Amino acid sequence: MRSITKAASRSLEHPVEPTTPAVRTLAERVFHQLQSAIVRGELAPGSKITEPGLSKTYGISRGPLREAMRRLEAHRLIERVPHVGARVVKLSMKELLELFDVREALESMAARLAAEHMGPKEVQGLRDVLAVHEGQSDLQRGEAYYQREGDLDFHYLIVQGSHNKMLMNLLCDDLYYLVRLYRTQFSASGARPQRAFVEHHRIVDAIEAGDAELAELLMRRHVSASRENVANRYAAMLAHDQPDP
Amino acid sequence: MRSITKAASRSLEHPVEPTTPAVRTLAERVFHQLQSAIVRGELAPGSKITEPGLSKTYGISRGPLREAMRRLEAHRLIERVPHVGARVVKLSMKELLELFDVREALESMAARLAAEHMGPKEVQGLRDVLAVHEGQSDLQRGEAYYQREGDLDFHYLIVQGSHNKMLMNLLCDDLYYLVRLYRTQFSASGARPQRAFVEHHRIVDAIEAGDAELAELLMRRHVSASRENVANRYAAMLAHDQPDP
DNA sequence: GCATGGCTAATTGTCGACAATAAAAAGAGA
DNA sequence: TCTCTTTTTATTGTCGACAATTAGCCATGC
Repeated sequence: MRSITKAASRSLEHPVEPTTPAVRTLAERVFHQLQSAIVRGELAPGSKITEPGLSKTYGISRGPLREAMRRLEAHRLIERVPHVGARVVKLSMKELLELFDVREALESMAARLAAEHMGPKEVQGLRDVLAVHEGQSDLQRGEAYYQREGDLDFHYLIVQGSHNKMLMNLLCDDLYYLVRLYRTQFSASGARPQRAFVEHHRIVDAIEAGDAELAELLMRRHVSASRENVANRYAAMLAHDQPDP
Repeated sequence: MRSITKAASRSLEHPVEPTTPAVRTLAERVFHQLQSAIVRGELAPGSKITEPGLSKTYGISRGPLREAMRRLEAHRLIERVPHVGARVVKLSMKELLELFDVREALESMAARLAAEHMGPKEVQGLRDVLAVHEGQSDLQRGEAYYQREGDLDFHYLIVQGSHNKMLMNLLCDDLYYLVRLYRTQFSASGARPQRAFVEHHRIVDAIEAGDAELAELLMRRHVSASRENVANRYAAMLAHDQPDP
């Protein structure tokens, strides 16, 4: 998709809701709007969305709206059942952990390919992202939100660096927004960002050195650690709220 | 095409054009029909498909048809550009090899999870598939077509055995039909089926023994070998047809 | 009081027609 | 004859209305 190009200047443009990403049709526009609304949590997870309702909200006919909803369904952001309706997806912890497993398999492979295929300019782009968020985390250490955003950017860039179109489609189009959605549903943070940050640096080092095997291993560990962090926090939350529901 | 069934009484549901897979709507029906037509090669790869044309062919309105086409697009079986039209996807060798890379990452993970989670009944199902196709390959050794179908069934079952819903969606819904499509576009066969067959047995052995690590390794090698086989055949074909195009 | 039946209302599925866009064809000028 | 412009035509995008199906509700019977 729209890649780096301008290396340092400012934080690279976010892939989410680009101002003009070739919105040539109504269906595309409302698709992006709905996608953003879901990821941001404006449409509550599990809430039912009705076609006449959205049609009136966005001021468009049901035709393009249905098309947008189909795309949302393909991206697993909503779930539809025929003749009944659609609801915003609500991730269970089990599904979230499954998602982490898939990411571990795919992103570790992406890191390996990135180490083999990334050019110097692309590596510099990675360094820039790390630098930008290093400054931020220096200022606001507890505020992990932007850090996590940077985390997404980081992973996003590495997938792009794999130069594997199939992989890019899967991770950046299909799963990317699910990952983002989880960030809103289970607001994850804690002390992990700092640790994740050094892991990011190690991964970039491996990629820059062209050490594919090491990059793969480090990325696998990185995603796995993130998964364990989430699982532990969830277990702790469960133990605190209700001993056994 | 629909194999097994007799071997295992309960029989696993087949993903390919099931007779009545809850076809509750016109759009779903025509979606399955189109999907089958594309995978079978009845709609030539790269050929343009037009809405009025298909609408008349299948005797439905453009509304449900567009919905079916959206789903086909999500499964990467057709490619659409706004205001221009849609064409049946045409896999390049580069993309095909990328697909193999993704499969290697995902299916090796599936094998690992399958070794950890599969029950005895499921393992027996795997054995049944192998037994059925062993008898077939005994009769018609060169005829690799059904063998390859069995190969798909085999991989399908292992993914199901992972008990990871996310993975099942990705491999069995999104990528499965692409793999099938490749079978028609590059009619692959050769001496590999026999070798693949013993590899399948080894993988089942590892799964049955609960040796997750070994199962993962063997599956990774298996997919990788398949990939190399395809790449070599393609290189040979290129060298034979045109020295340097 | 509770279950079962039919009825009503709302939502989804489907259709045909109109408008907007892009490719193809025809025509004018050099 | 070639090229650029203009027109034409076919295809896609969008809309509103109608049909089909489902869920909820109320009445009826036990």
